[in-house]
Amino acid sequence: MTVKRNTWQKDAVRHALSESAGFVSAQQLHQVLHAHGSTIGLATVYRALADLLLAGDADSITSTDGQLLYRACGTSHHHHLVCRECGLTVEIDADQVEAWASGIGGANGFTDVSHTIELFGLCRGCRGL
Amino acid sequence: MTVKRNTWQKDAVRHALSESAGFVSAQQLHQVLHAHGSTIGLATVYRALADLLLAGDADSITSTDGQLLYRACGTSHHHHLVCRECGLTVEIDADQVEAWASGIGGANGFTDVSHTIELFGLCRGCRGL
DNA sequence: GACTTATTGACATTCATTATCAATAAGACT
DNA sequence: AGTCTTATTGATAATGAATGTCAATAAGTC
Repeated sequence: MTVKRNTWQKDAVRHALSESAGFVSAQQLHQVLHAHGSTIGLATVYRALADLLLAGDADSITSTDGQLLYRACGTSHHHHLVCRECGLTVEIDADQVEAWASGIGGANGFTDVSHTIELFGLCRGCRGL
Repeated sequence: MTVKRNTWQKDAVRHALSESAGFVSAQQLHQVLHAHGSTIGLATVYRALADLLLAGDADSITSTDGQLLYRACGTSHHHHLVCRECGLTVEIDADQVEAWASGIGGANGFTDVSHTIELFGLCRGCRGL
C-alpha cells in the first residue's frame, strides 16, 4: 500500500495556508511561497492543497471568477466582509447564522453541513472617493 | 448611452434555459440549441447567460468540477443547499440571513452589500449508501 | 550506505470561459 | 421603404486555472 511521506513542501503549503487570512487561491499561495524564497513548484502546491482537502485540514469555495479558494480549517470559524474595491476585510462572527445553517441542513435531511458565507460591499473609504 | 437590442438569439437562450430541468452548463445549452437546428454561436450563449444573470432571470452555481451551471430563476433571491456527493440541490430562502447580511454591512460602514451563501452537506441518499 | 518508490517540478495539455474584430442586423429617424 | 448608427453576433484566438506526464529527486526502511 502507498505510504505517505512527509516533505518540507507539504509543510510549507500547510504553514502558508494557516498564515493566510481568509481564502487564498493556489496561485496566490505559490506566489507567497516564492516571495519567501521557496522554490516549490506550482503543481506541488495544487497537490498539497488537494491532500489537505481530503484530510479535512482545509476547505474550499469557488470565487466569483471561477477559481478555487482554500482556507485552513479547524481553527475558529468566522466570516469576512470584504470591500469589492480595495479588498479591505473585516472579520465578523455570526453565531445566529451558524445556528441557522445547521438548522436548515437538518430540516432537509442533510448531515455534515458546512457553509461558506462571504459578504461583499463598498467600504467607507472607497465610497467617499 | 447603450441601448439593448432584442435578438432571436437571446430569446432562444432564455427559452432553452427555461425548458431545462435543473442546472445546465453553457456548453450543454449550446449543444441543445444546435440539436434543435439553431446556428447560435457558443460565445453568444455565454453572453446571453451573463445578461440573464445580471437581469436576475437566472442564477448560477459552480459545479464540483469547476464549471458554471445556470438555471432559470424566479425573481426571489435565494440560496442553495448542495449535496457534496451527488450534487442534489435544495432551494432555501433565507429572509433572516438577508436581513442579517445587510445589517452587518451597515454596522461596519459598508454599502451595496451583496453576499454569497452556500451550504454543503451530505444528503439522505448519499449517507445511506 | 543502499534501495525502493512516493513525491517533486518543469513543462505540456486540457478545457471552460473571455477577448477580438469584421460582418450582420436591430432600432431609430426620415 | 430606405438610410444610418451601432449593438450584437459568431468564428476563432487567447487566457488561465487545473491536471497529466515523466525523468529526477529524496523520504523512509533495512
